[in-house]
Amino acid sequence: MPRPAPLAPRKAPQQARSQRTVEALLEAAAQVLEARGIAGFNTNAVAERAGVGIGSLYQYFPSKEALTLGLMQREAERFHAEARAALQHADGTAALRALIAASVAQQLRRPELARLLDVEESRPELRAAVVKGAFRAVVAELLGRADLPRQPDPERAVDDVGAIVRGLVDGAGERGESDEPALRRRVEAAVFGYLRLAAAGPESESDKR
Amino acid sequence: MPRPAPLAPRKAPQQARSQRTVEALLEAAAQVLEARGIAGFNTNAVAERAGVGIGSLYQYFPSKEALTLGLMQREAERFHAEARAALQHADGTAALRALIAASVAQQLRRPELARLLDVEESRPELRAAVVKGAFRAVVAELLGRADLPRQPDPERAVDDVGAIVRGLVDGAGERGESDEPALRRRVEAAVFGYLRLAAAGPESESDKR
Amino acid sequence: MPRPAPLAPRKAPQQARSQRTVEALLEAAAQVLEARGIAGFNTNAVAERAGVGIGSLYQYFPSKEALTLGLMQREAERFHAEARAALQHADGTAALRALIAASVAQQLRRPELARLLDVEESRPELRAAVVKGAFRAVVAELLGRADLPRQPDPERAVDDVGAIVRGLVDGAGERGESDEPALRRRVEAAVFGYLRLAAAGPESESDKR
Amino acid sequence: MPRPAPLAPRKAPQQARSQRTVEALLEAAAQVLEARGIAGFNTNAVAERAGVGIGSLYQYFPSKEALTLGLMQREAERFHAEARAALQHADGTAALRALIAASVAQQLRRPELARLLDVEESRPELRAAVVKGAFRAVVAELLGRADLPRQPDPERAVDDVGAIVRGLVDGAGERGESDEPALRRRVEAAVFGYLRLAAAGPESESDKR
DNA sequence: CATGAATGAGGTTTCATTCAT
DNA sequence: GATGAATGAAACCTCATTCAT
Repeated sequence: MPRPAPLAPRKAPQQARSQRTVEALLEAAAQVLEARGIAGFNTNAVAERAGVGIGSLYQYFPSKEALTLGLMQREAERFHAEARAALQHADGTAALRALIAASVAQQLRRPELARLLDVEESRPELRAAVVKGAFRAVVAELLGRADLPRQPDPERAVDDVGAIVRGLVDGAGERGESDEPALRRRVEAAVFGYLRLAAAGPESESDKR
Repeated sequence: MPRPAPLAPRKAPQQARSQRTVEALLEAAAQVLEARGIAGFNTNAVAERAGVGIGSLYQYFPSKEALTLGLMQREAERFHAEARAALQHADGTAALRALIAASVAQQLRRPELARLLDVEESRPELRAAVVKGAFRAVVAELLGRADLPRQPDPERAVDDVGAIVRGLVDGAGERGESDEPALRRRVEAAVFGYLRLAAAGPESESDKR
Repeated sequence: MPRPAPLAPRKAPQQARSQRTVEALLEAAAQVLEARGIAGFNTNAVAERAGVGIGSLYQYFPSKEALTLGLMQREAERFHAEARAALQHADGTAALRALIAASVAQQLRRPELARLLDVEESRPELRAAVVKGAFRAVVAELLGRADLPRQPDPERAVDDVGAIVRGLVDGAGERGESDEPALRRRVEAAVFGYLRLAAAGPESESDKR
Repeated sequence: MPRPAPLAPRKAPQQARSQRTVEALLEAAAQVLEARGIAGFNTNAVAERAGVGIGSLYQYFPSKEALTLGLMQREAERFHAEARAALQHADGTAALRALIAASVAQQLRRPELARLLDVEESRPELRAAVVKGAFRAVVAELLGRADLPRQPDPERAVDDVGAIVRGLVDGAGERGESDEPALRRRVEAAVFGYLRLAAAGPESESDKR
């Protein structure tokens, strides 16, 4: 029953040196996570790989959780720009495909890291703190576009699209896939297929019979 | 770098008394996992909740990992019968829907447990040991049925269908959904939508434009 | 079947404070071994007697084995200087007597400790890691001196001399002997007696008859 | 600070079946000790290898120590007959050579076992209980024979001869030697050499110069 | 008598976190 | 600010021994 660890970054690094330290810590965290897995992910190892003392880590991140969260945010931000760029496409289909492309690309860039962060993200303590906003907001906006099938329950649809994308790309990462176009096509099939059938409503499948 | 923990059950319970102990341990493991999450899942807590000494746990499970694996197998077996039953349906669509129904039901029976086991299952040590066979084999058989869209890459399709189902139902579990029919319909939409579009090939989406 | 425990020291103590900690741990290890024997030699007791937290022990010694090894090396080093000094004597007899004197003195300084370390040293895991070099090299050099009986199988002779010395002084330690000159004389009798007869060859004893 | 474990055999096995069980347990103990070393020597493993329940082990041996002791006695008895036979030789030299031959043979029969038992024998709890009598008594008798050099301190000499023999043969066992005649000759050299020089007194070495 | 399930004290080891330097 | 030595709660696991069946 550990008490909730402090999650907010301890201080905003303002000097250039601090910036670099924080950057080094986050990259070290990513590498340790990739190299040694969730079980091997510990603050001492991160500090060592970052080349700073363990004390310094705790200067910038008040707890291990905060460090994990920081890493998630770093990865999310890298994805953010591309995701928002997807919204530039006027037509929804193209925008959604752009978003999927970005997701897939992000995942295949550092597949283990992305997968492990997804796992971590499912922990209740972190789920609360993580700003899922980015991806969710973009998808929500997209699903309203006129050229995409109107969803009966848009909230659920947003979550479902996220879940489908995450499920597929994580699975691909687990198996070590690296063919980006192929994976993208399959994710598109799942997402567009879902949207089409979910829009048609519960009768659709039985209609077919 | 921990050495691989022993995973095979240490000894088969022979007397009735030990059968009950093993049963109690597995159920306790499930409850501890649900109540305290992965981080709070420890052998002492499991033994205590099972009402047996810690030594008894290690009589039957040579390591914590082995206990986790045992729990996975218990859950998998419960699912197994229903999954195979789905194959009875002559037509593929009905069979696949039955399989989806079973998956959803299984997940919603103990949503947290199912979700956490999925997470654990993604750990490399366990992935190797888990018999994914059941579900995969059933799906593989199903996808060959004549009334379902022929898949260009059946291997991938099997994995993808698994990933889609798991992604959606885990996501639903995370959010605390409990409306089984609704979830079932959405999973069907995703799976059938995927199969249809994936079968059509990469051109389909652009065709639509 | 335990996997080989890590034996190399985990980190070299850099600050003065940690030097003292390592020193304290080794001396505590020696005392615990003497006071409670091999069965009572455990890391908690060592840390407690050293007056440091158990964590500190593991900062410097990655395993219990490594601690034992560290202790062996400390004792070996204390002996090393005297052993090498013995080589200064030009004539082999005098040098060998000096070496024997050093061995006996070392053993009688802390007889229980020396004896228990000899026992530990016979464990296969440690045998591999221990640098027997010191003593063996010195004896090997000595046995080549012109005034000592030429040995037919010098390799064996080196091992045998070591075994004789160790056997006698350990036995004396076990029985609580403390008369150093007496013990020294007996060890000399055994070693020189062995060298003389072994040199003469297998016929010698029957010759006498 | 464990309390002294009961060491006396719990009951004298009188029926044939019990005899066989005890025999099986002792042989199993020997094998486990050889195969897994002192650290791996535990009562459960012994019972399993003997093919009896752990409960049965405790029927015949009230503690682990008692089992170890039993094993020592079994080995000692096997040696006993040969040792006493050595006394038949009228002349001391021949008798002592016979005794040495018996020691070497015993050690080379099961070298690991003999070595490990020597180590165990050095534990204070067991030292007290072990009947060293056999070997000591025989040597004491021998050293009184007229054709062997008269020892100034016969008590010490007896212990020393034992220590020399044990040291040499254990060392040989450790290194995996198996050439029995060669080993026997070297042990003879050490023992006879010791007796001759020890008899001459402390001046002997300096006399030589 | 034999069994083997059950026990739990006690051992080893890790790692998030603090704080004196 | 930065460092890294120190901490200790808490986890994993073993094995000698007991006792109901």
